Amino acid sequence: MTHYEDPFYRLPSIPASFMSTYQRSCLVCYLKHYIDLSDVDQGLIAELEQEERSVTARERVLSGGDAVRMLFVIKSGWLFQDTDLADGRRHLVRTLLPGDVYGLGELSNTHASTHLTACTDAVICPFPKAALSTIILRSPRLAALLLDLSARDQVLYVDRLRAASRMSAKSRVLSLLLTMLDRLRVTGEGRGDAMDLPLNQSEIGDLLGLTNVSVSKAMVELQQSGVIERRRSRVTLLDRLAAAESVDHVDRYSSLDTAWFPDPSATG
Amino acid sequence: MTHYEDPFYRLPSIPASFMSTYQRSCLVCYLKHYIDLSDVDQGLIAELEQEERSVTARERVLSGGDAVRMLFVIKSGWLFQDTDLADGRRHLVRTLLPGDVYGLGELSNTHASTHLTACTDAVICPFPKAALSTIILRSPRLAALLLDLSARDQVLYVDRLRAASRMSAKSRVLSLLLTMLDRLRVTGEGRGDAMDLPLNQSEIGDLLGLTNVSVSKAMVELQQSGVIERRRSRVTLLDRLAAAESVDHVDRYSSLDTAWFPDPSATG
DNA sequence: CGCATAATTGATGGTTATCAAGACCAGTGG
DNA sequence: CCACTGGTCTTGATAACCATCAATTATGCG
Repeated sequence: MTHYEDPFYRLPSIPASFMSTYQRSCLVCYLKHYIDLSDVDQGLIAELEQEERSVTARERVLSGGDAVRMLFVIKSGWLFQDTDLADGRRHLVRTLLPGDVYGLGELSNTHASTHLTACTDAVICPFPKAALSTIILRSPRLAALLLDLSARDQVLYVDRLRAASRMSAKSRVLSLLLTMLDRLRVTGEGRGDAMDLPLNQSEIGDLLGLTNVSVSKAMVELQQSGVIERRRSRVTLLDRLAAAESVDHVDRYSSLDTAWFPDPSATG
Repeated sequence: MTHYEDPFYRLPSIPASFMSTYQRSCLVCYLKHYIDLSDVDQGLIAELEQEERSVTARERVLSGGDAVRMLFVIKSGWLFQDTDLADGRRHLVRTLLPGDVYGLGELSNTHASTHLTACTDAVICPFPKAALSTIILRSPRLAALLLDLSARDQVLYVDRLRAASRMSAKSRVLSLLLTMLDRLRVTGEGRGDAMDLPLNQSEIGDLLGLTNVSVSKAMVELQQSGVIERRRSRVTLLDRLAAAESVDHVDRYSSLDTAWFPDPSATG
């Protein structure tokens, strides 16, 4: 059994090196969970966050069809990628939390396939697509890490695809909550098994392929059956491991396979 | 309007350079559609296909949970990645056609998250995960291309996620057919708008989140409304562009954004 | 307090799942 | 040639689940 399959696996606590020279770089903090970063690496990443842009809740940062010139490191706040469907409905493609990078999934597109919308007030750091070339040239290990992150995003989509295809409304909502807790734990924001969910039920529905009504009913049921507690936008999972078991949930954020990476001594 | 949005966009015909030194490398043929490959690049890729392994239809090549030591270039035949659900049903994660690479989406996993099953007789070329490190070190442009391919796989999952979340059974089946035709056109196997589909309706159902019964009904309807023709396993789209329009289908295979790639002169 | 947004609740209908039976087809062997 | 076989596909009946619609209640903010 690998730790991927181990319901009792727990993420190691945040190392002391967390507070480094580049502590202000969200992405450095995030990536340090997965590999040791050389000074060169940290410098390369920190450069991506040279510029900052503040956006306000509900602001549309990018529209589908726009040329994708810049990618964004999310420094604070939540955003999501969404598209409009022909019949007027909306599909929420993914959410973006601090430490996430918008655009790794749009690399192959010259034009954005989705909108990018701020969910809460947020700070994002734009950097040009071509900055990834610099990273590839200068740091093979970071290049490998980028591939790994892209692969993980694929796995996450696969998980959601299975959920949307084959799971009940209640299970889908529960899966979402579990995944969100996993994500928050990476950056240390997740304290215990509770979280603030800045998405309303219509947005959750658009994320899961449900209506706001079904989301409401699913959450009421989850609450009444003692799986979750709610107060305002705060949701608490009362028994996270049991919940994870019940929907075959796997934590995709606890670690990445980095064994295949180039040797740290190798330079690009 | 970009060509992504242009329903009349057609893939440029296969360039003469198709017949190169490495013509026996499936992947070289495939990738040449997207960027010019230097001799070094072609050598690196061809090395991935040094070894060959033949598998027979229905053979399970890899089981979920197995350590992922090797990735595979698909040289001929069809395969798919599938998982078993808790209730005994099956989910088909993706299909793999010649030129595809199994494992780019499993890079971040030490152990396979899905089974790998041969759909028809097939020839696959195993290569170690670490070979990607070599590519990253030696060819920045290929590294960028790998990132691009991974990004495109993400986009494809997003398309399917939207379909599974919000589209009718009939539209989902039609979307699948359109995507398959797009894929076959890259390697030149797709002649016109007809194809042989080596998947039975249960497999199509597991791919789309439907039952075999719903797939059957959807296909009968598509046939009766004059959208498709069927004979045995052969399916023909009678008006591909109109069909694509009707389900908001976008060809993700016609091109990739490679403008952000490192300069060809740059060496890793 | 009053307004706007969000969440809940109940009634109804549509789409697909489920179940079951039969048709079709290719291959096999008597 | 024909019966038999196993797989696949089709068809119809029923049921489950979620969407949709509409009305009400709750929440948050000025």
